[in-house]
Amino acid sequence: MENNYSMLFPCPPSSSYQIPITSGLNGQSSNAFLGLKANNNDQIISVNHDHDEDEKRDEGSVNVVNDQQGVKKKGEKKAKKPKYAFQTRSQVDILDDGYRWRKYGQKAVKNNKFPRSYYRCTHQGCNVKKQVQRLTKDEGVVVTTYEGVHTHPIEKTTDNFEHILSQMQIYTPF
DNA sequence: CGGTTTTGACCAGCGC
DNA sequence: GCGCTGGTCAAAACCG
Repeated sequence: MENNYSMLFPCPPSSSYQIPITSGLNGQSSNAFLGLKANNNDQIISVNHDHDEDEKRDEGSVNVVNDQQGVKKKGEKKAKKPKYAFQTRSQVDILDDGYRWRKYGQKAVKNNKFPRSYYRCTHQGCNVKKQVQRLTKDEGVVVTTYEGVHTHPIEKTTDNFEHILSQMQIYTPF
């Protein structure tokens, strides 16, 4: 039970997504990170595994003048991609998970005074998207929804990741 | 200067 | 069909 966090970020099993949180978190052991889950600060609120094949949206090029974007397979019924949503109690809504994200949109959702941000993984061929949203009821809770699976290994060191983790521990009341 | 964010417009799905 | 809502585009602004 070293890295239960890997289940939160869908990734190919071959990429051996391991977050070696050894130390650095103010001298605490690696179990300090797992305390986040144990304290029920992070929880997967909805995971819908759609058996439908998530077709590649062919968004490799950025200058694509897509005439029809949502209409791709008329015979199919709206092929939904698997989404992995979980919420985190944190003051920072940019939870850096090691991948590089580019923001491509922001919309205000109803029943929520906080806008929702849309991010896309900046990697050629990797169409992973995520959206972060903050609850209007409890602004300390950030809901992050991942969509898709990364087809490439992690791009950054875990230094920054640990940094964010330490921030999360600072702001968590536990 | 190149990559990223911002922000309004555009589009599709859905309910009425 | 119309309006609302959510998701994306894309051009300009921003930033290192």
